[in-house]
Amino acid sequence: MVTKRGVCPIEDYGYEAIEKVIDMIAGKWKLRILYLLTKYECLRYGELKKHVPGITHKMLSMQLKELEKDKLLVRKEYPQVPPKVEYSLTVKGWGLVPLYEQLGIWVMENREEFMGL
Amino acid sequence: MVTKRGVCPIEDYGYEAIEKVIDMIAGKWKLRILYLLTKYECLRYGELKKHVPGITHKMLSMQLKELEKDKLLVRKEYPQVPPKVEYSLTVKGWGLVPLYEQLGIWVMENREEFMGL
DNA sequence: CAGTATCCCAATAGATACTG
DNA sequence: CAGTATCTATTGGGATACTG
Repeated sequence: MVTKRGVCPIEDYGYEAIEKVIDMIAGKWKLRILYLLTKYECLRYGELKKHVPGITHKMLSMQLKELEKDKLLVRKEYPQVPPKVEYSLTVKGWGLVPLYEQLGIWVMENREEFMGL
Repeated sequence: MVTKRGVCPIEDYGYEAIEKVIDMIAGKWKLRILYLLTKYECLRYGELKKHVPGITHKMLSMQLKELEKDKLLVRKEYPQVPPKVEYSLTVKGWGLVPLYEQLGIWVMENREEFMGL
């Protein structure tokens, strides 16, 4: 039953663009990584691993590489031994915050669905 | 380089809730299906299949079942031969429109990234 | 410390055939 | 028309070992 109308802008940008955005932010790990970086602003590889319980070495490595490729975060390597690498968000990455906020709003609107988790 | 601050609400709802939302809307097909229903409001199974080029019978069937289970759309079956089934969005499904709008805004903010598609 | 490489198993999705 | 069942090819992700 349709009870509410709305304007959906997907067509203006094409499916491919939207799907690419979904790919960038979807997934169990990317969301967590991006969120941690909005919170702590700058984290080392090992710190990220500690803060994302359950993620494997391989997955963290792959996800970070993808996020870097998508220009959502930057990787800063310090040329020293032992190596030190820091990750932080780009402006583009920070731009996702309103999207996450909207996500939160929708969760609140349907909170009874999510209480049982 | 961090140049912009923002407040990220993920922690207020817990990762699980947000991940469940992502699961609900992510994926190559769900977004298309939901979008078509915001546009046409009510579509039969075969009409959906026509409007989502490339989707297989099996996938459309599975995705619709999941979307129905997540209460994003409703399935209305007419008891006749040959069978007729119509799909339309629920209020909860329509509630996703602002989320898609925010997605579109972010695409526009980074449009140079998405032009080459 | 911060990765990469390899192997292997489980889950996913496509094609096809069948049904009320 | 609108599905379900089955079989199979491909992929994704975990565990482990190795490297600068």
